Amino acid sequence: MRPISEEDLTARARIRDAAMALFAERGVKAATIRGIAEAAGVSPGLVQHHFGTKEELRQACDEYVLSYVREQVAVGITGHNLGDPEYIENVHRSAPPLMHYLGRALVDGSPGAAAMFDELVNVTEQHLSSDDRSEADHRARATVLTAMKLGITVLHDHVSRALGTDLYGPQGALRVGKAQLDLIQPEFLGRELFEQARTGLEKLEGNR
Amino acid sequence: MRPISEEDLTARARIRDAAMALFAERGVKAATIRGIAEAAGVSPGLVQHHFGTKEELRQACDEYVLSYVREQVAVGITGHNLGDPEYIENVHRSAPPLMHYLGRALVDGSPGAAAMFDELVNVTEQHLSSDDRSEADHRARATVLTAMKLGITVLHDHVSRALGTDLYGPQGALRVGKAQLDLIQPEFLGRELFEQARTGLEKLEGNR
DNA sequence: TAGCTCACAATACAAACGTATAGAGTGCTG
DNA sequence: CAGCACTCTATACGTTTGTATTGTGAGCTA
Repeated sequence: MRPISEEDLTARARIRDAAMALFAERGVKAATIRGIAEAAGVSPGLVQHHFGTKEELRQACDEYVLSYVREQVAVGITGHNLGDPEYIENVHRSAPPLMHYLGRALVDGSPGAAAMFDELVNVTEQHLSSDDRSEADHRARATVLTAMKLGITVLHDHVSRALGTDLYGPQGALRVGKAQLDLIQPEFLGRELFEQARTGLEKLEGNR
Repeated sequence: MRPISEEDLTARARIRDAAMALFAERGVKAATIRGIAEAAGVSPGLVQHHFGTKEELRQACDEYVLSYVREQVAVGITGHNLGDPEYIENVHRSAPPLMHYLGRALVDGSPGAAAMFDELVNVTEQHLSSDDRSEADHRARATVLTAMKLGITVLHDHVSRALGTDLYGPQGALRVGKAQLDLIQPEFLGRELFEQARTGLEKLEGNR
């Protein structure tokens, strides 16, 4: 399946994609309707025709990203496809711009991104609690684990620069993924996820 | 030593503090000169009298934070004072607004914050390399470690909300600090730092 | 005391921005 | 073919923003 080229999309989709890219790059306040319109190849008026106000455009971006992430989590984790090369390939092609936006939304006060953060903390906490029934502070551990994981996304520009490779490129994702597995105590990642992630990374490595 | 109250500071210092708070809260672009002036209790004209342009004001904030962090790192880590209660108390009183600004600067494209990120990655990498002379990817590990650590600062609003406690309050800092020590493989923190951090946290816990 | 410097305020202005409004072009439907 | 609905552009308007300019008063100095 070929990647969908930007020109083949409807104007509405191009505007949404351009908005996500510019919101992510400069922040919601610094990105302008005129800039988004130009990037999408349309007039500023069309942006408001399709999305109303800037705030509504931002909400549309939020919903698009959140539904994407929830879908990929469902397919990948719940559906046990983390090791599937097609799944990995698909995610690596479509995810970067969405992750870029998500990282910005988290620091830009997006209610949707905050809800997703809380959601991730909750599932992680349940996960930790079911594995370890001691009276440890699972809430704090889940929170820190979530923040550390998303922190890499939020700081992806700095990570890419320090690595000398794009975090979302094949080599960057591999190195960062392996480093995460090395650094974090395996018991907190969950046996199953740990194994799937490791074999997935190894397959990815074998293909290069 | 009493905390210095905001009213006793010079107008220039009040402007800088207000700018750091508003830049941190809303981002550089969304924070306005007029808003900063009002928060500092001065006229907008005085802001430009002391700092010139908005960009120069931002640079002044950058330099202030970076020199503070470098100083505290020198006193705390290089000077082996991480376990000193007075040091801890002092940091916990003065650091929060500065950390808040640093977190924002990292995602707002501040050159100074980027330089500090690289600096931290470099010292961490040297640290890892001297402890473990294998051919492991120390650069990636150092980068990820740095990003995860700073990620908690960048996402501190979400962390505080998920925890139900302010990250920079006594309980929040304690819980997050302990969770970090639990989650990360001790060998990557360095024996010495690990011990100092643990005893420091225990002392802090004893005082509550 | 005349004059200079500096901290500070008030006003003015041009640019950029979000958005409201009006209209052009196209395709579908009765 | 008349008319409606929809996509898209162009223009205009009011607000906000950064910053330039000007003015004012206090303190220091010769």
